[in-house]
Amino acid sequence: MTKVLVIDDEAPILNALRINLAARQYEVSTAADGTAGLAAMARERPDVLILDLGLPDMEGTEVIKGVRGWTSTPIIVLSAWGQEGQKVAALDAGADDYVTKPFGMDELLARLRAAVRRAAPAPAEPVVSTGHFTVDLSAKRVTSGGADVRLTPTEWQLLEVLVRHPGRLVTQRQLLAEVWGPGYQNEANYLRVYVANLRRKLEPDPSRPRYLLTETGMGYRFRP
Amino acid sequence: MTKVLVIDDEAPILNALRINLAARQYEVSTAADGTAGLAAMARERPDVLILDLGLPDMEGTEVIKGVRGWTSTPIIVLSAWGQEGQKVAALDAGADDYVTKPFGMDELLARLRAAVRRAAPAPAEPVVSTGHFTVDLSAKRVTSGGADVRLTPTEWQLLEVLVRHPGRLVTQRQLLAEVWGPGYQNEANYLRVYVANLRRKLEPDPSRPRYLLTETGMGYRFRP
DNA sequence: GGGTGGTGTTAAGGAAGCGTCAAGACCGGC
DNA sequence: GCCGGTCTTGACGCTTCCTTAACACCACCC
Repeated sequence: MTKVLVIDDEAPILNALRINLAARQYEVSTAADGTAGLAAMARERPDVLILDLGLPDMEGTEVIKGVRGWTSTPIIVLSAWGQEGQKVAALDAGADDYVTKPFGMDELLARLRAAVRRAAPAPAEPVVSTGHFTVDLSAKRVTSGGADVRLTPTEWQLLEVLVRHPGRLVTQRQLLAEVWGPGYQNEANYLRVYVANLRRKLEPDPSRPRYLLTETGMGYRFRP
Repeated sequence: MTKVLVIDDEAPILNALRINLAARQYEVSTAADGTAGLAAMARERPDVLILDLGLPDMEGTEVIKGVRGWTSTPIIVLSAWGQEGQKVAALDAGADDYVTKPFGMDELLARLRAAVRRAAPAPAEPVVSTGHFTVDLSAKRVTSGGADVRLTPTEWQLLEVLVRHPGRLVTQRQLLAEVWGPGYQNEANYLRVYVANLRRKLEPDPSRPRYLLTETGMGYRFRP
């Protein structure tokens, strides 16, 4: 039975979620603010967390960081419309998906199922290949044309983050946070330097990237 | 059987709707003012709400906000001719569509069917497809005819807002607030430029949009 | 038929973001 | 203490994107 924790301070939403989730055979627990939510998170060990961003006692991103400090349980964020900044910050902080209020129960349930499904086994192929190079995530090795490619630790971490999300756009903030740490989310310089390094070592034509693509203003994308 | 709640204070309209809807096998309940309407909404749990804006006891937007506090049941608004401001305000408050009085019963029935159809099958995966292009919301990726389509950050945000409300009329104010921020709600110029950009990149015939539709004076609508 | 409001289209200037290079700081091993 | 590799930092030119304005177009109404 899938366990869901809902953190929300609005009673009507809390009730609607409790009723609808229980009717679908989810095991539901609730909390009305961030402090109680973090405590419930540690106590209940739910399979997925539904988190409202508009909590009375702390920022939504603080709750997310508190959760992400020790578990990768999927987090679905509820946000009021127009809170573009909050939404982006929440996703950067580690949320998995978001739903804008007011939301349809069907939509939320669908995203819930998707989040649980994604979190389940994660078969994670340890070796990813392109036409020009191969990345072995478990052995931490990269080969190109049969020969090993030497990467520095930072280069490897950056490549690993990109390769673990094939085809997906990874934001600059996310890359910086994962490779350099949460305090470096504005040092876009680093990304430019190290993406250039990776391209020089991996791309057949570094000035015309085929695999490590730039999405101007947003981030980078690894195309297998 | 689809349940419809009609909130209207004019007896002739109420009767006409009751007769026509019942004849099409809808289950109809009615209320004559906002207070009774909100109570009926909670009691009956209809699949769709038809709401007249000219109620005696409260503003139409108040009713909409009351409903939107806990459910996203589709709302179709009836407004008298010339009440442009009320219509926009209603859509901003969360209504899904509107019909101007005097209206043809066929038109209302068509919009009713469309609203019910959209609400039923939830957007299961964060991937939305049309006949000509596919939008992957989680990977931030758009493909058309097998090839990737490159979007700028602003183009992407605008498309995302529209695609996340498929079939629904999204007002200019809401689009501007979500993409550019709350301070830009009068810069309708931006919308014209960027909607044109999206159409040029996504529509098979940009001068005759099939998916990104203009609702003159109101806003835009994404038709899947 | 001419005015009016809303929309579509286009282009140009300036702002912001990106790729590149190189010099200096830092840190390990020897 | 020296040395090689690695990371940080800054500067420059180039590309992309955003903003803004001007104009054409269309539907509608007087």
